[in-house]
Amino acid sequence: MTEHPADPPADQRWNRRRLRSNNEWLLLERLRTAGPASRAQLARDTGLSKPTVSAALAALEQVGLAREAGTVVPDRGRTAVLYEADPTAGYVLGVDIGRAWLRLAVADLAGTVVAREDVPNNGRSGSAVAESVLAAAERVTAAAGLRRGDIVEAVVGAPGVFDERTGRVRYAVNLPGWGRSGLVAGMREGLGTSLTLHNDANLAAIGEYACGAGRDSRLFVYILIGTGLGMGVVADGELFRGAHGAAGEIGFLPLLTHPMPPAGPAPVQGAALRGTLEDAVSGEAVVRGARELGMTGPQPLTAKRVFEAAREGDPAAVAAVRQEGERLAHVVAAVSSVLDPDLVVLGGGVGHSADLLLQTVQDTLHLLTPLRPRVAPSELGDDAVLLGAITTALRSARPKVFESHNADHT
Amino acid sequence: MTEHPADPPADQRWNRRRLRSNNEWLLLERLRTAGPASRAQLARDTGLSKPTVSAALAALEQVGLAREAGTVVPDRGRTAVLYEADPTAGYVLGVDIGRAWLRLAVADLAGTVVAREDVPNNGRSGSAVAESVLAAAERVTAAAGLRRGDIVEAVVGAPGVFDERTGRVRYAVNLPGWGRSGLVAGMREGLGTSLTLHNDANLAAIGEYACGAGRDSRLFVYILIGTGLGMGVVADGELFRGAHGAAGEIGFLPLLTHPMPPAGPAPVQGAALRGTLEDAVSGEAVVRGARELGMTGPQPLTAKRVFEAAREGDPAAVAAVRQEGERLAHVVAAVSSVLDPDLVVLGGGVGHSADLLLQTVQDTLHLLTPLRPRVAPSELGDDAVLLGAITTALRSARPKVFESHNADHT
DNA sequence: CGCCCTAAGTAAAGATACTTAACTTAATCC
DNA sequence: GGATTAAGTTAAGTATCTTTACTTAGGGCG
Repeated sequence: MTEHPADPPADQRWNRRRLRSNNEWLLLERLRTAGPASRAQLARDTGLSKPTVSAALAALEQVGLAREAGTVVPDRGRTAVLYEADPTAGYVLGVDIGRAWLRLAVADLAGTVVAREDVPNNGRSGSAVAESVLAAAERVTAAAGLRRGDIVEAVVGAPGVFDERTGRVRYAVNLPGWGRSGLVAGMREGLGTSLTLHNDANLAAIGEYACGAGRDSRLFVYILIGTGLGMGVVADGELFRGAHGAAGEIGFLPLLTHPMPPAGPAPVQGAALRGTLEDAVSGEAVVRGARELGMTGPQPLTAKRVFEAAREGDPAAVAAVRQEGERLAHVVAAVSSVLDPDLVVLGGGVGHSADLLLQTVQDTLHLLTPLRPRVAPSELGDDAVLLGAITTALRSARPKVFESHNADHT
Repeated sequence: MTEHPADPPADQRWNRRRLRSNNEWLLLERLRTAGPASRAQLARDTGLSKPTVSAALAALEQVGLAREAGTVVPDRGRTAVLYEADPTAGYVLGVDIGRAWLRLAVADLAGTVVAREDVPNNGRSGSAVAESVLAAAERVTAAAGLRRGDIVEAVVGAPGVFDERTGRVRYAVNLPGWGRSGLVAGMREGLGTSLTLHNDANLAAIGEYACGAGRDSRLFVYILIGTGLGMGVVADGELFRGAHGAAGEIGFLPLLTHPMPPAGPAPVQGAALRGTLEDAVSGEAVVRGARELGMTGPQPLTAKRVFEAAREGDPAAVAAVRQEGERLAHVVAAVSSVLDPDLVVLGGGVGHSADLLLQTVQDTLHLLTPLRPRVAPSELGDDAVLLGAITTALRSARPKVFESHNADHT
């Protein structure tokens, strides 16, 4: 799980007192992002002197943040002792609350998953789901050989926009009580860790950026097409959230569903506006389109079956898939003209069949706009949200662990 | 011209050697952003000790970066000597290459405009415009009582997307030779300063953020509607550029002009796709709409005249303006669903009449989406690009001036 | 008017964490 | 086994910060 070096923990004043801990952080980040290295190598990399590196590294080792990692014999000269960031200095919990499955994983500070559990999501209400998550969290933590206190940070991904101010979820769907106010606080308490809730598409974008298709991208857009429609934007490694955390809620994009001719009398009337983009491109829309195009076959028709049929040449299914591709191209074109990404990744249930869609999307894009980003399928598939949750949790966990281990030393 | 405190100049290592200059920068930024203060006040604000503040301030004063700014008598105790960042430590040049006017201004480090000149843009080619700019730049610099070397940084705003990699302008319109490769280099040489070229809508957004309607906004979108259509996005005080600097090129937004029904056979064919959003909502579109709606009146019909007629109750003009408002609402809705801004500012020629449009835009927005940002007219009007250019120039000038004055001291 | 109080600002001493330079250690090569 | 090379340490020196104590300058009040 590669990642950019992070900034030093916030609120660090420029006092000389903090200079030491800043340098220690610098070294630790170097070790984490660029792998094991000798003291001499670290000195060259960071510009610090060798004695300083030695002293800082000794301090890091003493509090358990760094550890030896074997030796290496250079072409000439003395054998070098390698150091690495100690991945066992802390652990995080990632949770993906999907429509069908709850996925949980515990990872160490290096991002290595040390325990994982997927359970069917049978919850009929927000609180039922929250309870399942808590129970499963206990199990994975135990399976990792850890206790509650070892989990430094937990991140939960779910549909909807989480409002940090009110502590409630907005635009949540299909789950009564999920928007309730005390829910997040309840999970936080039950878990005994600092916990944050994030939009699933945003986390999937982070995941795909950190360890999937978006690795080399400067500005990267992830479109989650499944039961619903969501989008996550990662700019220079940072999630783009918008003013209220609702950036990427493209379910409300006024595209396709209420056309407006370029001239003529004002056509905007309430009646035409009921549909949303979500209804036009989500998995359900693929099924509806296939049915309207005369597709028959195994019932009930699902998006998966439509794609399978298309792969085998069923004409109606092929047409339905093509239509989906054309609509997605409109979405990509709209998003590209606003954001100018260099990569758009298609994920979620429909994204699984991105190979069938890609050609149509690209061809249509050529007709629509000169701003054409690369379009690619998801690499992480169903794990994108979970890995994004872990990545996000790690980002806040690492400075937190560093600070705590530093505080009790002084 | 208020602004956030900036980060210390880049490439500052964490060595003790740089600690001093980091603290000096910290103090200077505090003085600049929060106004004059005494040494004791600065010590409280920054967390540094009083002797450290005294020493750093003395150094800053010696190299001409800070200066005394009067005294203040507190309720009790000794009179305090106030210090401020010296605005005369450096100057910047801002240039707005508009379709009708070239606007230039020289400002000091505090952002105060000390000389300004507006000249008609008669340039028929890229090189002719560049020459006019160079000549006018000489005049404003002289008018400000300065010589070439006093200008630390120049920023030029123009339509089109400037590609830093190739040094050429893409998507430039209406100006032959403006996309030529050596043009920017030529201006840079002629001016003898470091010079950068930026998209006009982006600069207008920066300007409106720094000293206009966007001051208190976290995520702010500026839509420039005039001869063309452009957009600038400012997130947390930073311009959002996209992967190739083309973010906000909403002229290519596939909206309005090629509608696509929610279901039915694939409708995307080349023929339907010629129009662009620019043709549908720019000033020209207002005129076209008014004409099609049967408006007569003083010829040639211009956007300005349509708005004037609408203000006086001409029914065709009112309908045309309403249509424009509805279309803009679609643009705002599309952009909002992607970016989730808290404020959208309408600027440019059409934006001048935002008061006429605002109600329609807001009403239509209510029909389109639950994501409704505040929509407001531009505060800076025609000066937005120029002030944005100055703001942008100041951002790079300030650390530059700081570094140079620090280097020759050691 | 002078004493007290308060806060600004300075001086001197002490602490910290860095760098430099010289040295030691440990490996390979010949 | 000595030369060579690079890793790592030791010791001295230095820059810059903080602390503490002091001085300076103003206003209030008896």
